[in-house]
Amino acid sequence: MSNLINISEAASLALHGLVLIAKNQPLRMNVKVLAEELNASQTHLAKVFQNLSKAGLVRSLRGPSGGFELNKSAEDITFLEIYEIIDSKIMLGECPLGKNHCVFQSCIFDNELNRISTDIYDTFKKMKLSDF
Amino acid sequence: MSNLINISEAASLALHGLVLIAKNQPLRMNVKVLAEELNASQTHLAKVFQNLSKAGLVRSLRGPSGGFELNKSAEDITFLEIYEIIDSKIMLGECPLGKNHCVFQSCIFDNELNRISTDIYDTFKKMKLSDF
DNA sequence: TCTATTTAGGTACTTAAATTCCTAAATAGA
DNA sequence: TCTATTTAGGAATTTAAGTACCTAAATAGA
Ligand code: FES
Ligand code: FES
Repeated sequence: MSNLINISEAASLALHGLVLIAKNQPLRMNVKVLAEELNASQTHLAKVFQNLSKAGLVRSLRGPSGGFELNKSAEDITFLEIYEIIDSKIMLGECPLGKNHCVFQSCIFDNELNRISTDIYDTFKKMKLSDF
Repeated sequence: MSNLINISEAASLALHGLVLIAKNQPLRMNVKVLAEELNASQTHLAKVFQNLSKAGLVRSLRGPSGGFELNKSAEDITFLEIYEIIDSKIMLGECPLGKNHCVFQSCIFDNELNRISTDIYDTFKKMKLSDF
């Protein structure tokens, strides 16, 4: 059972966690609660949110009653942005595998997978935290 | 730089190698030549072809002048079949991440990524070795 | 001011997948 | 029959992701 679309556990945690936070606004949520709700590893989630915080997507507050909250409007946070912070920057190019050198003149995927990669990219770009 | 579509190096080797073999018919090709042409790891390619052979896609012959050749018509070998042998069976379902339990009632990807997964699936199914 | 809570960040551990290494078995050709 | 070539298959290694652990820093509230 394999996934055709590449989304790491970490990116999934970021996406799910941020949706929860967006829905829960204006209240903050802390890692413990988030992990419980998502039924996920607390430490992993903490690491992921540490990165989201460093990237400026969320604001963090330490201490009792601390936690995470959005650092900009839910309308302005796309799935694409989240994905690229946690996994990595998406490169759309000639070959969906990112191969520069291939025995074949033109990519054996004949642009079909490029079309689809672009589709995913655009879809991620359209999806916002405010959709929930 | 991350790939949106999940295709392992092994699956890529299988795809590229089989296309070469298909184009080279009716001559056999051995691992050494294939690896050189593809500029790829010889041992990895050998493993991949061992699996393709076990799965019945190719026929192997040992010894001098041995190598691999297709075990059925190039028209009857789809990219999907190759992909599923090397990576694994594709499951199209509710959630593109294959999550059974999610905090949210409906998958946060709202069927968009399912549409795309199905698109990839159908595209892989359409692409055949005889296209080259 | 002190204490409990909570994030930050570094290091270490675990696990699964990808890749390599090594030896055995098959076979064509001398 | 012998040798060189080539695939088969298992074991070992490497790599990357995920996960845990520990200490420090911040801060709210008693
Ligand atoms: S160039 Fe895209 S697969 Fe070879
Ligand atoms: S159910 Fe698909 S992502 Fe949560």
